[in-house]
Amino acid sequence: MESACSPRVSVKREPEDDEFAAKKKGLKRKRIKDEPMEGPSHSSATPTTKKKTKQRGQEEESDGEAQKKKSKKKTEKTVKKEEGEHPNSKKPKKTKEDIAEARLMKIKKKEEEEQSRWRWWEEEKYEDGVKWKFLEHNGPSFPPEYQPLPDNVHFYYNGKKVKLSLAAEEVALFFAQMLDHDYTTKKVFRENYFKDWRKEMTHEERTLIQDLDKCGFGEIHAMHKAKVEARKIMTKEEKLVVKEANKKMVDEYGYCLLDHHKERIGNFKIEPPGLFRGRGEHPKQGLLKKRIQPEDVIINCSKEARVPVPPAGHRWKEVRHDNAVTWLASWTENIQGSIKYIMLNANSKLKGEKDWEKYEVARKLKSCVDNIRNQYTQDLKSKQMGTRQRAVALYFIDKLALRAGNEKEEGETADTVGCCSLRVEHITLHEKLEGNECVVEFDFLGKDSIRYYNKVPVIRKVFKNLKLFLENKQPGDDLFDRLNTGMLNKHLSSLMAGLTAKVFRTYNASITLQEQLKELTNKSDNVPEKLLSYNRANRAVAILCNHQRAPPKTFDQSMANLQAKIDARKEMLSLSKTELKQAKKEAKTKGSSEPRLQTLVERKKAAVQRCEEQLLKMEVQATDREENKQIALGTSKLNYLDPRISVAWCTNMDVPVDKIYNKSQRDKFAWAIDMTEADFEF
DNA sequence: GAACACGACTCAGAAATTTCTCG
DNA sequence: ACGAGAAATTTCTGAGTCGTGTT
Repeated sequence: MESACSPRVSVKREPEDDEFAAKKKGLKRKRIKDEPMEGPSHSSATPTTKKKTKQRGQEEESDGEAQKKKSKKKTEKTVKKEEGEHPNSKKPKKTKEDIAEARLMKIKKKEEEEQSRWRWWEEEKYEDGVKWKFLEHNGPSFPPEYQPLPDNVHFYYNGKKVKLSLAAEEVALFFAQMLDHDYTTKKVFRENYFKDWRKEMTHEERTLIQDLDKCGFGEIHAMHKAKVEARKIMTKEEKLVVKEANKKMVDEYGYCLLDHHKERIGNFKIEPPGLFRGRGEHPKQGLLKKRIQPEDVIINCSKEARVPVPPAGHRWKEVRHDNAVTWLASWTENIQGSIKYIMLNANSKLKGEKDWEKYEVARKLKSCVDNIRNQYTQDLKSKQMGTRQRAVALYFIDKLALRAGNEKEEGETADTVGCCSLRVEHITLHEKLEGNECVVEFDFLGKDSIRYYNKVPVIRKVFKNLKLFLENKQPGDDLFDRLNTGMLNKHLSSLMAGLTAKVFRTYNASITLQEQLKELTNKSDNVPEKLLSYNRANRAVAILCNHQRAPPKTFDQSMANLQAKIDARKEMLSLSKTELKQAKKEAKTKGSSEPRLQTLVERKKAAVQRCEEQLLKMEVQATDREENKQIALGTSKLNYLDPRISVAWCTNMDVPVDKIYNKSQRDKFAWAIDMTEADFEF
């Protein structure tokens, strides 16, 4: 199994990392320079040739990509490219050649990437529970140490300058930085903050500073704003320097070696200290999130791997070798006491395989969902109260795609609920409402304190049961007092292996997309129209899953801008139309003998057509945007919709995949893009 | 044997950053 | 060509789900 690939090989070679580390204030760990000898690394195990299966004439995968490549290449040719690199023209100005060259490089890079991609989906899966056989990485990167305030920036208490100790000053800065944020006006936030801040103060400071309202953060706040401003107006060169530094960081810490393959790490940075920003009315908002030290961090890697070197003068809390888990490092966070992990990027094998599996389970549900529905409909009449509650809960989960709703410790988190944790106060029953019978009105805060508000007509049996459940209860009582997620999931797993409450969300989301796409798209539509249909199908899912967003601050403005553009384009269209008429007339009167006039007519015709296309595109865009005002499509696209549905749709509709998936989405769904046949059905 | 704590993982929207577009 | 503003993308880290082990 093991190949020649040496386990001692560093994940990434970086010839100058020491220099960089030194520059970064000696905070970054000193890395033992290991001699990297890997060449194109890992690709050994991957077939370099493209595809095996794929006899479809239509290349679904990089349909778009290939197309783009082609067209780009064409333009290069017309621009007349030159291959030879002129070492460097001193001119900052970009010549056409430079641009062409840059494009060429981009294409080359893309191809290389494609070549080196690990096609894990073509490999055999490991035995149960084994996540990897070899894992090596450089550990997490730590945030820079606190930089004391410059001498000309002061903190004031009661109008008087006070020089704070380093620890207290750092925490003061956390607050000052957030002064423009709504958080700092909230009572809970301020109280929590002040309590935790005082813990960081010296005895003297604590004696003096008794009231947050008397604290003067003005100068610190101003300094912070100035810093942000300064970053914005950096010159190109300065920005480049920063970019380079970031790249080095990613090169060193951003990758790991997992079973001979270099994989991108999702979050390789330890979370910096700061003030806890809970969502909604979180009782712990404003508490101090402490700085994490290497001594807090557990490293996970394989026994044979080179253990990451902790920052100078430090050691790890523990180094373990557990290949039953996917994380590379972990620490316990001080606000909730929960564990945080360093894990791989979404485009990694470990994440991708799991994702694929998730959709396979959901597809399995498709084949037995009818039975399950019959079952819970029967259960609505059960003599057992618990069974009835379970049936009603399942009805909601299935019909409304509600989350399971685990119980939460009171006072530890914001008060939010899911299906099983719904309380009496969250629903209102209406015998009749707006022309419907048996309507349940839901109003509660769900995950992330996003409001769920919906008026839903339900079947009579459900309605009657709900009335029963509500009897003799207070608003704060549980609606399903005989049910919790554990019981629900236990029941579900007895109906189908791998079935839990969340599978319904995945299933209903994906099946909805598939149905909507079928319903909304016409083969004869043009691409912008097809994309509008796709977005609408996507939107139907987002609405089902209640994926909301705050309307963008600039929404009205940008809508107005777009409308203005549309109007302008309309005018232009009518203008070019008259020009076309004019030209036609001229051509006619002067006779077709004049070839110049003929071409003019052709040109005008083309202009009109182009104009019309652009106008349509904009109008479609306007519709799309308006409909999308408060809907977030991203979450469902990324987490609920089987990508194979979308890929197959693209193939069948002749829409390039990159019209619906951007680069990182294509990476994440590479498995689906590669394997999906046009006739795929969810 | 159920209640509970905990661990590991997915999913979530906001905020930050980068890229694109248009005057 | 250039820069501002908008749009798209990426990053960040909090908030869920769900299985397992412990009491």
